[in-house]
Amino acid sequence: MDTTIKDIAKIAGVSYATVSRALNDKYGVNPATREEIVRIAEELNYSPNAIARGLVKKQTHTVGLIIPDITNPFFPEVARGAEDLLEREGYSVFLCNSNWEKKRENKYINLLIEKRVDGLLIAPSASIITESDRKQFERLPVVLMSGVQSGSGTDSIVLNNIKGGYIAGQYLLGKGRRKFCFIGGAEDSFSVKERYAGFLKSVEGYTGCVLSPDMVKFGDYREKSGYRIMKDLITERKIPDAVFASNDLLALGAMQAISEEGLRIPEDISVIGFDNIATASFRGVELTTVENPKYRMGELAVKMLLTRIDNPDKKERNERLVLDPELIIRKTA
Amino acid sequence: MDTTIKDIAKIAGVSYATVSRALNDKYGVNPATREEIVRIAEELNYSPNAIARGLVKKQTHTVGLIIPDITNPFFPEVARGAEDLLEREGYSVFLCNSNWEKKRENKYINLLIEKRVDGLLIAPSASIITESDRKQFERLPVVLMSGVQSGSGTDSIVLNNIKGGYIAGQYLLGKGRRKFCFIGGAEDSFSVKERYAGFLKSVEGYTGCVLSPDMVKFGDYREKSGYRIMKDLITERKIPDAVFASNDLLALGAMQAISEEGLRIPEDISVIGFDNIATASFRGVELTTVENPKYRMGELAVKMLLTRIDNPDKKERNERLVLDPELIIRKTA
DNA sequence: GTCAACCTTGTAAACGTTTACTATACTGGT
DNA sequence: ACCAGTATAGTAAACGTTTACAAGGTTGAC
Repeated sequence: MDTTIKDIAKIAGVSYATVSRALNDKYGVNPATREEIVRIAEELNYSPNAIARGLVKKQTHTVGLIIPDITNPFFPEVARGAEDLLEREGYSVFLCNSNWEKKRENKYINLLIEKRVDGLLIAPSASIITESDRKQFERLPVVLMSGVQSGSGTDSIVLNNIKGGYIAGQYLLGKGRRKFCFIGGAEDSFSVKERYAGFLKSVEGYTGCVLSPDMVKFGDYREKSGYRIMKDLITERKIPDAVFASNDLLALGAMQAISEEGLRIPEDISVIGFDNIATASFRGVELTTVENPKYRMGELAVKMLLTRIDNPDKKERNERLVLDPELIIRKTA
Repeated sequence: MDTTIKDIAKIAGVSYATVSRALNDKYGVNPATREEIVRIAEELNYSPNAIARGLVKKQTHTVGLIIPDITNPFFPEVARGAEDLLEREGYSVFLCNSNWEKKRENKYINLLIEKRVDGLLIAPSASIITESDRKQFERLPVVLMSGVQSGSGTDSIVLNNIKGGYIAGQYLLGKGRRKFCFIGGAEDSFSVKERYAGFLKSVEGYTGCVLSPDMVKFGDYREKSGYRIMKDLITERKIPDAVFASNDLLALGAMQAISEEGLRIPEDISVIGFDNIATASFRGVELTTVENPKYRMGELAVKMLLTRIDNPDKKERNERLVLDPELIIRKTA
């Protein structure tokens, strides 16, 4: 039993069109009338119904934001960058966790479209953008963040992962490391592949350098996975002198395993992570890692999305923004 | 130019009421007609307009979730617990960061009400629930999480912070510590106060035990704050043999300062945190802390909210659920 | 053959706004 | 005194659904 514009109209003795005009600061309303209407609205504790407004205006001032896992500190940082800007621009956001599941991601995409969000920001759970994805993406402005294959046919903003992998490799090489191990997230992830490719490029051809196939492991993106992989490696006596993990959580897990097995970091094994999440900088962990401008990425994605929302006509949606990584040297390598 | 129910009706040669019935699995539609309608809907890539539906049904199957800072790992965990259950129940969530600002929190509350969410989940940025807050809360089901004063007149779910502080104090005492320091978040925060009170209760009256007023410091909830406070304390040569921080981030910051100053943890100074965020368990940090059942809290809050949503009649909204903390012993104390 | 009951469908109102168009009343210039 | 122009207000349609009610057709029991 919310109070509506009509209730106000009745009390003020005007038509509800006038109330609408008054409350929306449209010109063409007598100042005295407007004042009175505003007074009544306040008195009745009136709250405009955004649903009804959305229906006629055909825009909701809302965007959807789908990320794989809010629990991985990388994504909250991205989300923060997105939300801060969105808020300033008068948008609100539906935040959804796909939990790295393509199915759940799709479900959310459909849901958000039903809710008629003005645009979609997605950090995809899988790199491969299917034909049916693309079909959905034609319905509204979409920008993809992180882990997207080029030529995806959708606006996107990504990190230069190749370079990230490359500088990590170079640094390790410079430290005299030769026997490498790579720990990836999902094997089919494009960003993992790129980080690996960059790393490989750096390392291969360097004489005396080894990155044998059984030292290249994949799992998921969680700490546990890094732990498991490293633990197994060590128990099999396959001991590298440097490991490069495709994200910090994985690196953290690997470090756990290394320590448990009585090996020292970085003396016995160097570790480099990726993303530079807050945890990486804390006392005791001080993880050397590759900075990924998370907050900035969220912000830029929003900027990109907003220009699409404001110019819905432009057809070619294949802009691709590439951000630069940077090595953060701490104590694990 | 989305396809609507009317487009489908026209093609199928039926009225749009029939289409609505068919698409919503209402009985009373000829199976053949229904099948045909579903076919056409799919062909046209029809997506029901949740806005329009929300308008007539007067419910959006959406809830708002306001937290102070998505970047503090405590809250994503809560959010996850909430979202997972919400998703299973067919709800989506608006996630908003108040950034610990009452003003921004209020803005979001109003916004979410305008969007006609079915309910509100709030981890308040300040403990004091004002009269005007309460007035807003009367408009829809609300449950408050964490850091809420009892007698707030609103359903809430909190941790037994007193007990949390108490067990931390007991443990420190048992380890022979006597010269304490307490690092809080915001001074006016109720949960901080409670954690302090519990700690004090544990520690005071114990002979030889000191918790002097200049060893009780407040700031905000971020790591930096803990770092700053500890740094200042040490440079002033006020050196405790144990510090209890009201959250893990603060503890982490303090640890950073302690290490930088060349003091050892726990030999020189023990540290206990609060919340048990993921970082606390990592190699190298291994922070002793008080477990706060975050995920569970989110889940329970949703459960509470959902029963309110389903029984909107019940007037007395002052249920209060108290969760139990638990000491997690690691290596910093 | 009649009538009740049911199955299927259509009609129209409602949800709470915005807005194009129209109507009215005033203002001031001539 | 007339008229154009302007300021203010009202009317009604539209947004895309759901749903109460009514209407028509078919079935089968008597």
